Amino acid sequence: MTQPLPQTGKKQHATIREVAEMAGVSQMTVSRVLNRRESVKTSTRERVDRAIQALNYRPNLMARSLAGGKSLFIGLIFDNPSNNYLGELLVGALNRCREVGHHLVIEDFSASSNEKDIDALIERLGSAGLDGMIVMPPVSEDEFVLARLRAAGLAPVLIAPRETPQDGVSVAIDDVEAADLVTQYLIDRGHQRIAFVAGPTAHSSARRRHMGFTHAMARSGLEMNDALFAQGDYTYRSGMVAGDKFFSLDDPPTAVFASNDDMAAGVIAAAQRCGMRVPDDVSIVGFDDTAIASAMWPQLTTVRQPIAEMGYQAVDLLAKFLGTGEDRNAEHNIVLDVSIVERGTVRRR
Amino acid sequence: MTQPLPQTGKKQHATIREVAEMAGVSQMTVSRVLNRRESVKTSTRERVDRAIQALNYRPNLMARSLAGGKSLFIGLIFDNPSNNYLGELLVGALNRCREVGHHLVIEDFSASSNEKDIDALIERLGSAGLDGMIVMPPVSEDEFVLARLRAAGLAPVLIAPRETPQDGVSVAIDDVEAADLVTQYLIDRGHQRIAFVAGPTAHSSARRRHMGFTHAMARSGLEMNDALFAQGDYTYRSGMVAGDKFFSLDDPPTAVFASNDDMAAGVIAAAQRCGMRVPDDVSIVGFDDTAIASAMWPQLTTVRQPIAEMGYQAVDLLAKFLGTGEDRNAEHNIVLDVSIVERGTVRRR
DNA sequence: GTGAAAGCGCTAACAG
DNA sequence: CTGTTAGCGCTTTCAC
Repeated sequence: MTQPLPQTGKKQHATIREVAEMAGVSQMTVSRVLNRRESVKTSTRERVDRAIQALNYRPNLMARSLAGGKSLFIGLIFDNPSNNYLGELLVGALNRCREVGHHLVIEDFSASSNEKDIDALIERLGSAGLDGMIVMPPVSEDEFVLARLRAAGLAPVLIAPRETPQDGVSVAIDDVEAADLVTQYLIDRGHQRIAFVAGPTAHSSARRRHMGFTHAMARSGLEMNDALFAQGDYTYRSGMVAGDKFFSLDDPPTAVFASNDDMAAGVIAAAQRCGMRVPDDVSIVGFDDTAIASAMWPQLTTVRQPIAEMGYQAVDLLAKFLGTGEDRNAEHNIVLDVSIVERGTVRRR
Repeated sequence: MTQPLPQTGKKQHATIREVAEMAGVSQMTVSRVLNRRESVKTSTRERVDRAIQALNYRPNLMARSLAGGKSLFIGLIFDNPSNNYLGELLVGALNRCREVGHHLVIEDFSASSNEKDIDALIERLGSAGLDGMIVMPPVSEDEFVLARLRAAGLAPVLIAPRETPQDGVSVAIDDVEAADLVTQYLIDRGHQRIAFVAGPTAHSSARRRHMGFTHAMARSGLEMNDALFAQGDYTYRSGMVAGDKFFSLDDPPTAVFASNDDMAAGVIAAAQRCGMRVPDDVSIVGFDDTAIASAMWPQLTTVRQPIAEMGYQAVDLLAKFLGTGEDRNAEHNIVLDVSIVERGTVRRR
């Protein structure tokens, strides 16, 4: 280290007491100012604020939580540590946690394959003293695990669940609308022969994306037929197979909407192998904006979910329902807007 | 929610006092047992342990940190929230934090493009009261930012830095050895004509990987020539170009080592376009095990860094140097072992 | 409007 | 080896 490190690690943070002294008030008044309580005279508040500035005071979250007795420990259950979404969701969740002094405890579900493992893990979660949990896909789609979680009295907030839970709490996007949006995006750019690569019908997200595509196409009176449809399974490989089918047609599509990025990448590989240029000969869009979307060439135009925002909202939602009980009537299922990431695989005709 | 939620959110956790009462000892004794202090009679310890079990007691981390006064706030600086590594590193870092009661504060550097932004951000970091920070690549390679950080008195632990800092603290892998390892892996499988796709020479990791390749090849007395070398820039596209070069040779290589996964994916795309089968006609290995490695088809055999472990170690290292000062002599630069992830792109000849 | 007192759950520093 | 006494920095509950 170039600079000698401070011996204690803890910088000499100003405490609420020093602020109080400097402002000539009691700790309580400072506390009230910090917590935006109404009952503080404006002149007093200003004096306190000035002291806070001068001392560069930042409240100690741990002391606050301890005293307040209302900071939450939230478990975040994920399946795969190298999940693309994990980092972003964590960023959002952690940000909200910091704002309100909650704590995130991450829990890896990926090793739990059989029923016994799952029970053991839930047992562990239960006794870990967590106040609630955030459940990421694909665990959030696993009814078996969810039922176990609920039975254990743990309050799960589901991220992008299979179906909007009637009696649960979730944060998700509207797949139908999002798929409709990209399809319309293609239509707006002059495409008429648009092929669709569906995801596995077992995933409700796949079904919803298909529905969105159908809506948009029907709205514009565009043709949909079996030749321009391929059943994929969300893998690169199935995208390649779909591409091979489309591009060997006498009258190939001018655009392909693959309902996830991996399949879109597969379609592109197939196109290139068939000697078609992307986006000159054929335009392609994906869905999800996973890492592959910007790793490939040309980079994929796709739909992006606001993952960090979802993490933020999930923590917030959980806090509301686990809080004092005042916000019990808050919306249970939050739906966030998606956006289209325009890169290099779509061309105006 | 199916189950009525507890009104308070905070489960009625047992406190150290209840444990003490139940075991018929003082709080201090319980505390000593918890902290694995030697000076507790075995019989007493057992009594305490039993009470802990019975009450399902878990120490309150916040109270512990507050009282101990030695919990650290650690900033984690990253550049891109959808970085593949971020999630995993966060998992490891968070785990260690939980074990010792530290706190992670994540900081997004990605918006800071110009010098002014960077200064503003560092100012913010400094006044946020962080005790130290973990810096992820590519920020950890940015000497300008690092210098600023050090000047601000913030203690940075670098993840995979450009060069092992002489007067700094870092966690990294040995790129030379890792590259040597995969190359040898290829040689062991009977490959003799092995091509190499280099990364941008501005990255020291790229230079080190090249060095490792050279070592291994030389050790086995294998030929390296310009025809079997391509200068890439870590992008998919440059991998494709390299592949086109190799596969148009009269005597194409039987294996290609691309020094990152994106380039390896590009090489594979080129191979497929040239009508070569992977891995039957040509074997390909990458480096990093990013998302694309398992998204493509066939899935890429590649080198994987122990990212979560790196996060864990980074927190640990920081804590050591920011701690009581006892561990100041600990190793400053930790080097972790890599592993080869065997998937579908290498074939025994 | 504001303040004083009493902890939140735990550990440091000293006794014994 | 174990217990006692003080807090950590903040918020709560009551007074004024």
